[in-house]
Amino acid sequence: MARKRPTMKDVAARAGVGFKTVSRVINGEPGVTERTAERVHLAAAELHYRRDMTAGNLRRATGRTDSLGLLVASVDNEFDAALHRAIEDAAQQHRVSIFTGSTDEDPDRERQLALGLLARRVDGLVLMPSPGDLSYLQHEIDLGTPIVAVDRPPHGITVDTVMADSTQGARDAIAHLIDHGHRRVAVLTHLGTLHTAAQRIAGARRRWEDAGLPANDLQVVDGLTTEAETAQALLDLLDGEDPPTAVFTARNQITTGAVRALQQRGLQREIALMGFDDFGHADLLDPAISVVKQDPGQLGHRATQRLLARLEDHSLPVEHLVLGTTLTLRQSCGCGG
Amino acid sequence: MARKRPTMKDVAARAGVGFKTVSRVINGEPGVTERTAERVHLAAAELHYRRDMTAGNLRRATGRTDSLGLLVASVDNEFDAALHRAIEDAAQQHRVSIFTGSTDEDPDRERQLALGLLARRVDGLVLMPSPGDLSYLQHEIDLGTPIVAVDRPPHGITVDTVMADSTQGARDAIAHLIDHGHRRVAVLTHLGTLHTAAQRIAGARRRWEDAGLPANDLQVVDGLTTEAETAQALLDLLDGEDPPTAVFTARNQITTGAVRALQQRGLQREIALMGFDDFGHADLLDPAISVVKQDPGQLGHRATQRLLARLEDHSLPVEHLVLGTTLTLRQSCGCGG
DNA sequence: CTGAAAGCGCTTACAG
DNA sequence: CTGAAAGCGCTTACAG
Repeated sequence: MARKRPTMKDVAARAGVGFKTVSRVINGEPGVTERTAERVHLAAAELHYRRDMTAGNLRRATGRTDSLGLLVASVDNEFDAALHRAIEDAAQQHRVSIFTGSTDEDPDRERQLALGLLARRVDGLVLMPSPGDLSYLQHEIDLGTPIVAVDRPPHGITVDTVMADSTQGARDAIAHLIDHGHRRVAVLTHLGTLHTAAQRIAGARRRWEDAGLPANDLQVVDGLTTEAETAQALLDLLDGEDPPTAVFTARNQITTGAVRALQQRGLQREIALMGFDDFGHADLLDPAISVVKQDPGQLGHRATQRLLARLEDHSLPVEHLVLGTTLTLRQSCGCGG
Repeated sequence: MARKRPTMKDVAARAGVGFKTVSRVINGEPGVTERTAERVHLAAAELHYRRDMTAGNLRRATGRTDSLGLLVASVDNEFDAALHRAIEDAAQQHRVSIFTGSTDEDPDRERQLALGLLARRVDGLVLMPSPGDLSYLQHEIDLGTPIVAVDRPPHGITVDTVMADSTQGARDAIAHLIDHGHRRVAVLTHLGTLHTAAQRIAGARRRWEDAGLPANDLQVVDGLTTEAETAQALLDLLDGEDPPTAVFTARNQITTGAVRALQQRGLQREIALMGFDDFGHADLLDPAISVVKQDPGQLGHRATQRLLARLEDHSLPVEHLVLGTTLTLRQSCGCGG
């Protein structure tokens, strides 16, 4: 049962040295005899000493805790998890640990999580911002805790952002469908208040108009939050007058919802489908699903690099990085492998 | 550029009170006039004061940091991510933040991550143990940092464990295949050094023997680490003499590897397939894949409960919790919906 | 090369 | 109801 953890003082006593010497040895600082260092290492090992970084940080000049916070929509979302892994890997090389949290796109939950991490003095925050106002975070930034937004821009704060080119990705998807003869296309998206949805709708619309096609023939349904809701929405469209011959889905969950509806009607080979964002077994489905790929690994890597860079130099100019997407043709749009 | 963060002293000065009073107000302790409290709240808001929990913890009697560590094989693995989310939710109700890390089943990386979190004085650790020796963690437990192992038992330490009943799950899978007339079955698993693989192989073998079937007709291939490797292994089996009529795959990635091989040979409707552990779009595949379901949400929830309980009472007896699995029949074993 | 003192931002234990 | 002192486990700045 819980003995007290040994401190540097305990190690010092056992090694017969001053405790500042222990500090030197533990931190690998120069200016200690090999013999002394060995005695200290031995004593530390015998006592199972583990340094307390949280205590060390308190007095430390830089004030760094070597930890950072990551807030995504949900850690068990495939895209978010891929992002998480990339951020972990980028951070680990710098020996910084990472706190994670799921906002569920809820500004209140996001606020509670963010303030909790700030109270634990993370060095910085990688944030997939909810649609809410984040101006309360501006003071934290001014006080020296940098934030970088991923996947979409935040409301109410000016920070570095790293995201995929949703507009261009949607344009590419729609262009492909048009090129393959589709003149009646459904666009299914998540909440229009989310930047990614808005951008993907905008990109689709613009490309449609550029082709001189009648606006009404691009049917946009947004606000879809679940697979079931998506499936139902598509079913309604299919059963309506002038059903679409192709569907563009703006996000994973929506893509699979659409697959469900098409399978249910047995139309998965008749109606073309193109999704935004790749997902685990897209290529195992029959037909395999064509998608606009974004690169969560790159997004996470670049966001972390930016955060770490800003930690070194807080005066860096704010940067907005937009990463390209890749049209990945499989079979669901009637043209791939 | 980074002004210094205000401290309780700064707030006290601005509110014209002693800084202990600020501490009382910030922590919601009783014994402060409403009027005084208001002045303090106002000053804190004006200065954008954020308490420093890491400093507070240093002197605090309990020594708690209200944070815990979670180490899984990889945060972007579907099962691990579901576990992660459940743990986050269970922890959040107690306002504890969570550090995460991916071991990649590598004992060295695991050690580095674990020691890093310990140095940051997490209150406890939820660990999906790598196959390596973890006895170095025994001292941490003795020193008051509880650990609970999930998904599999750890080597070298005695701790609470929470895992799914792999043996019974495998028995159920094999029993089902036998009942449906299969007399030549392949078992495909990951590294045999991993407890889950060993248990699933053992469960399968035992049930096979219980049915009085010749041991040789249950072909076990273990050590499979990637989808590609799995697909190749199954292809070899299919091309060999006496190919199996059914396949039992011990894990997600292996199941999808098997799907790939079957699709490649066009045998997905001829050869029965049963996987251990459900996965995202198992029911969207054609045929939909039958699986033995485990419940990562329950595993995570129970593990966290146990850890938090032990934090309250370090003398709790060590407990090993085994959660049941559910046979979920779809189409891939020729019998489901 | 080594160590004693002061201080980080809080909480604890105590005094008024 | 309020506050001054001591202390948590370290690092910093300084002295020998």
